[in-house]
Amino acid sequence: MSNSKLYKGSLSTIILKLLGNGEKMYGYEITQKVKNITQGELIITEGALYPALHKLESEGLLKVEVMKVDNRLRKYYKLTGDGKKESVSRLEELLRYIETMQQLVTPVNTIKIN
Amino acid sequence: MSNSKLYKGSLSTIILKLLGNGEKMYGYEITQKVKNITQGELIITEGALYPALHKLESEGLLKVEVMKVDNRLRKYYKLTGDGKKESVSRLEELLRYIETMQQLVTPVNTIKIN
DNA sequence: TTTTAATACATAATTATCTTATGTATAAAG
DNA sequence: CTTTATACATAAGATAATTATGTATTAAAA
Repeated sequence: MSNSKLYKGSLSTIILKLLGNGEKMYGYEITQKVKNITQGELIITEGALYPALHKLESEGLLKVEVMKVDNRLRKYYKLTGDGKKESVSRLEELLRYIETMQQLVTPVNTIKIN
Repeated sequence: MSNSKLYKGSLSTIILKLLGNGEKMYGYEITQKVKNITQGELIITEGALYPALHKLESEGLLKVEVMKVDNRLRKYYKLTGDGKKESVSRLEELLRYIETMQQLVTPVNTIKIN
């Protein structure tokens, strides 16, 4: 199913980021958005997504609003106050991690003078 | 202990990369090298490192050479033939993942025209 | 000189977070 | 009418970390 597997720990950051601009989104919508933005590179499975959403909610970072559209259930999630702060800090952490990894895997000084 | 926690799945790639230039390194040396390169940002714990090394060895990607230096044991690891190929492909995968994540978290089109 | 820190390995228990599989249900498309 | 898409959910299993220990030698510090 999924194309490139998720490095464990990055999913919650993705979710928080997508909700970061005050938008409200529902689970299925998140999976589609990630698929579109990444051109199918990253597939969020439901088995990962829903537990992650529930956890973020239980941590008080997301709040949920249930709606019925076309006789089908939708659970819209949006950031709480805490969620907004956490979204920013996890994003920073991820970007710092990416930089760190780039230092490790694409070292600047491949050329040794000696 | 550790500063920024490891995104699960990236450690084996780090190890393979560090051994990528045909160098041989021992476990403790790897922890120190990662610490130095990342300026203390990334700390590889022994509980993560040694099992990871053993796994890579059992998968045939690393081979080990035991030495005694100053009456202390050292296990030098280096890539096998398979390990070299795997090192390259995991690195590519990691870099592709980083690009994908950057698409998600630092979208180019924050400005919507409409 | 005795204790602490550094070097060097290892593993067990626990926790976190995925993947895979399965399940329910409605609506649209073939 | 059967499959695909939409929309939720959870359980079982796998994987890979963290945290906590443990052993042993050497160097540094108290």
